[in-house]
Amino acid sequence: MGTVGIGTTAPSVARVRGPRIEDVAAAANVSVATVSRALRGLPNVAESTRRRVLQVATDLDYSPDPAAARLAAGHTRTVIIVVPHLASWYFSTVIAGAEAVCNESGYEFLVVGVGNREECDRLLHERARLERRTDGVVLVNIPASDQQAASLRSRGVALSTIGTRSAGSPSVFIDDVEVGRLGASTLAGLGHRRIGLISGLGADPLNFEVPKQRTAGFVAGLLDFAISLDDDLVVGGNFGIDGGQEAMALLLDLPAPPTAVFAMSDEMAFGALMELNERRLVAGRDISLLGVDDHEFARVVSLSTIRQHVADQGAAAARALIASMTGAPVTTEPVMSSIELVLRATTGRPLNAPAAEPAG
Amino acid sequence: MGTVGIGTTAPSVARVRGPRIEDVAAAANVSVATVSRALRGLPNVAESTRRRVLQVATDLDYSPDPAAARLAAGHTRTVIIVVPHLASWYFSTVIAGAEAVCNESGYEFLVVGVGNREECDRLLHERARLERRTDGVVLVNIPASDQQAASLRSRGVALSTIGTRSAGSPSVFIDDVEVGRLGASTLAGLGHRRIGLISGLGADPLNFEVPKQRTAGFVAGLLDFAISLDDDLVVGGNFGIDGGQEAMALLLDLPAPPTAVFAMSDEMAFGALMELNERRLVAGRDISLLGVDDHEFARVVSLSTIRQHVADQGAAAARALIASMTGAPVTTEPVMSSIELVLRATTGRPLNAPAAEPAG
DNA sequence: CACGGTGGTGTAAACGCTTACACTCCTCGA
DNA sequence: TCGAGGAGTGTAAGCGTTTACACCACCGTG
Repeated sequence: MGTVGIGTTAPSVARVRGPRIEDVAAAANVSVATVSRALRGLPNVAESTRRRVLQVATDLDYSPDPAAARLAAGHTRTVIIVVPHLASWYFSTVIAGAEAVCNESGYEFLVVGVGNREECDRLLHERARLERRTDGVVLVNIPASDQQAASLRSRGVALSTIGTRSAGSPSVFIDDVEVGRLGASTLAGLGHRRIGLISGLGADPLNFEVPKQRTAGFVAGLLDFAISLDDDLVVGGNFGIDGGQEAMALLLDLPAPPTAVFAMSDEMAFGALMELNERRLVAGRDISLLGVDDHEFARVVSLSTIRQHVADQGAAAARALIASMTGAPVTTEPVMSSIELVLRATTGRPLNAPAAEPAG
Repeated sequence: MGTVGIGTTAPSVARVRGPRIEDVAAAANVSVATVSRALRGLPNVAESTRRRVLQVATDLDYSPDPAAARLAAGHTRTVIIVVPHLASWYFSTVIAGAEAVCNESGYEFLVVGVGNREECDRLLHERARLERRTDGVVLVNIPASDQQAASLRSRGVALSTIGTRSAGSPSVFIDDVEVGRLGASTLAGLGHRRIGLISGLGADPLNFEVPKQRTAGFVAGLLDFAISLDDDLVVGGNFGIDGGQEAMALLLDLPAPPTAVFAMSDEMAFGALMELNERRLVAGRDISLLGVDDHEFARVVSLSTIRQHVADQGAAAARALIASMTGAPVTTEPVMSSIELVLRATTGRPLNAPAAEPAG
């Protein structure tokens, strides 16, 4: 009876083979072509025939072999999402947003994580990695040169990006310079004059654009209040908790520490918060702290932050990708996702100082 | 010339078609069969031939079409991971662990999220969803009946589970009754006698086993200290932050509130912490709080917890799955992943009470 | 010297779809 | 009345691999 020894899991049972399209065709008294057309909702099938075929197909529990369909049709109905880091809140939330729309649209959803720039370039370059495996990829914070993008498209894979743009493909963004500006003006508006910046630049991130633009906006925002940025007050580090903690330590050790700090991600802000706690400083009273993201955990520690809608971004990018793959008209202008200031407990006026109005 | 109007993204550029196996064969002066064998490391290829074929293949930048290979070979070199919830820390960490080993082993890695029991049953039942799409699936906290599992296997898809077991497939676990027991004994060992339990039972989780077993262990652990559980002290709720907060509110509103609380996940513990903060209670002094997971943010709020190694579990399950698919001997005994107590700041002795020894 | 085995290779038949093209009716306008 | 055109359907040629089987040369052995 095909039993196997304990400890081995060979495919002992004879694999039952499901019905094939010709079985459906025979049972419905039509040709395979008609079955194929009927099942995929193509035109030129009489309504009565379509109903009959559908009925027979469900009776037989038929479903087409995706591999055969791909080989014959030349496309995969698969999308691949590429992220630098699978387990972080930001990326897993983007993934969740994209996954929902892909599965709903009948696309298989494949995820690949690329740790560093080298892996990333390999993925984008080697034809074995993407070509013929997917109809489209959404790149999350993965920088792709225009040339790489064009090459990909010419090899038949559509593109859609988040947090990064490449000519000719749809992309979704937040306005990162506005994020920086809002961070600066919020803190300055509370009366702070020495404002630190935890920038997330430096630990070899794949995508430099985000921190650069936020920094630019931050500087501009400060200028609106006639504050010029002290270089000592901007500290790099990785985008995670540790990066934030180290950066905050550096800031607090300054001869003249800031009275407020803007961290470019909530995770960095959490790290900063840890450092504050260790030094018995309380955020919102002794020093103000503002993050970016509205991480699900921000409310737990009452972190003030600039909210972005991460899952929405994933969904939007996926939708744009699918649209472009189906040949629908699609804008390659970046679509902007909104941001909102969320004030909680970690921000407040500086000790012994009134609020101020922007200068000029 | 096939140009299209602005705003549409039809595949305007003539798609360049890569080389096919027969091109390699021609260039290497061998048959396609030999190329196929050489490239896949099969025996019965002269070493000199193999080298030549490999050289030609790389020169031509050839890579086999996965769809064609699947159709011909009958397997997909794809694994699907199924999780109830994509964006939570636990699941995204499991996914990260599994993804790493799958990609490394050359398997494509597909993720699907199933929100509720119905979707879940559909996924496991409809042949269109898994059959012929994957060689194996890892089920994370997805309950599958033995019958469903057997049916899946008979239809050619291998299984591997995390947090759940189904006869005949490899599975990885933590010892959930030990988790409960450790939680109880830790808190009781600190001298607590009224210990609340935030159980995560109730909000229609897919998998009831985990909370049930942890509860059983908890009760047993209490008994070791001659404490019998007051039913008022166990509160259900969903496994997230809100569930924890609501549960903690209920506990604190009790006529005789607990002096310590064991939450079955760190996320619930975070919610509990929020409730404590709102009531100006400090964890570790006014009341003790212990979680489970060692979520990456546990250290941010100094949460004491029972650590489990989530990414390792994902990796182990993926490895077991791949092993079983390649016919390697594989144990279907559950493999236990270790747990460790991590004491931080949220646990301490009850106010005005000494520590105690277990009774009998 | 005949002969079975074995290592290396080639031929061609699947694999299960999609789709170009051909064909048959039917309808409708001239 | 005829022809054009369209709707509905079927035939068969791919799609690019894998692999069963046949084949050949060559070796060592009886």
